[in-house]
Amino acid sequence: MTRETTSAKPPGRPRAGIDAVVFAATLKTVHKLGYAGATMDRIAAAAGVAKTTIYRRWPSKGALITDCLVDTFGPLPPMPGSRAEYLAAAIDLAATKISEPGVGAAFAGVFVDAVSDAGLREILSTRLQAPYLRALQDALGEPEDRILLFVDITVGTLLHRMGMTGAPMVEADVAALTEMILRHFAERA
Amino acid sequence: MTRETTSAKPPGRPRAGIDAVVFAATLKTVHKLGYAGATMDRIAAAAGVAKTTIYRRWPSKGALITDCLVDTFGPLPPMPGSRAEYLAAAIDLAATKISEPGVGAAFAGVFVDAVSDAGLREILSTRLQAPYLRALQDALGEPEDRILLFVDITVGTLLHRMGMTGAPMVEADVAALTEMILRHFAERA
DNA sequence: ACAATTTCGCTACCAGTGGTAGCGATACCG
DNA sequence: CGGTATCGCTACCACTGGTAGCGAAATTGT
Repeated sequence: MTRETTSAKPPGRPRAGIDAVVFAATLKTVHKLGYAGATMDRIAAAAGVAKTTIYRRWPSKGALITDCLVDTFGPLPPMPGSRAEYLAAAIDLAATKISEPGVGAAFAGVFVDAVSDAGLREILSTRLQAPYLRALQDALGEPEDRILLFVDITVGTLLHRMGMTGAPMVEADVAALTEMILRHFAERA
Repeated sequence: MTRETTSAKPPGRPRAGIDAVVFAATLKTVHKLGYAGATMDRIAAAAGVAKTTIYRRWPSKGALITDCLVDTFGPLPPMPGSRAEYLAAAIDLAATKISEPGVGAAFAGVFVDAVSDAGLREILSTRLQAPYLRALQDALGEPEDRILLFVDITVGTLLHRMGMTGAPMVEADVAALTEMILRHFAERA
């Protein structure tokens, strides 16, 4: 009954469960000091963990931030209802999460690091974007390019506001954005 | 006839006109190596100019990139015509310029540096965003928050696509984006 | 022609930053 | 208790943005 492929417990000291602590420390540090100010040393110190320990789990700062975002956003919850309700809920989810302390700055930071780093872009695309893309495609039954445009508009707008003003978008503007997007994506392509 | 305030020529070696060369070198380097890879040393080398000379004119890398973008975008040309035509032309201008080699990556890079740097955010906001904001406000007669939302949607979407894929948005998607924005901003608030 | 002044290019340098190597200590399994 | 893998720690490396100080060049006024 020893299932080696998945649950064979290897010998040696087991890894401590530090993911949650590190993720929380990451967001807190980014929130306080900004993306550039959130040094790996500082994140490690805030988590009460050695920097080398962090590098044993995540190969780079970008990978850590990406995993932190994946953990924060979580899976797209099942949202029954009309197409419009589904889209509105997705936009609202994005806006809410990006508004949480540190999330917007972390997202924007890793996003732009990715512009210059193909490896990181791969990580970001695979781990963070792809799951949502598939979920949206399954739920809406639209061609991929339309889903991509929807994501670009939603996330891009929210991040741009965050970057320019340093503060998340106010509710009224999110409502206006939602209305505009709904009018365009209400019916299928 | 000596107008001291503006044109009194000071003694000493005059400054060489290197702005154009440096701007071109900046965009070329960013295009080839990405924002993070575009070192000040490399930009200086590409321009055939000493790094210290660059730092005598621009106080920081962010300021250089910002001025480079200001130079690239230039003033918003007068665009007579209907409201819709004006908006469409503005979107098209943004999409065209951001598609130019290096411009999108430079924009995204300085944009995210600004998230963590209040001083740079001030420079970016004052030198790059404010002029366009005023021009759009004058031309459209809309309240500021609606103009800001328009800019967030337009620039944010284009930059997000650039960041995620590494390539500028294709024409068909720009057209879809334009149509969606026009439907929302066609009539005054 | 000559001093004054300012900029130029250059080398050297500094404080951080992401990331790595190697150490003894520690926690777990058999 | 022996084997193994992880932990925290210190030290270290390559590189980056940015600065200081130097002699050389270019311009002005006398």
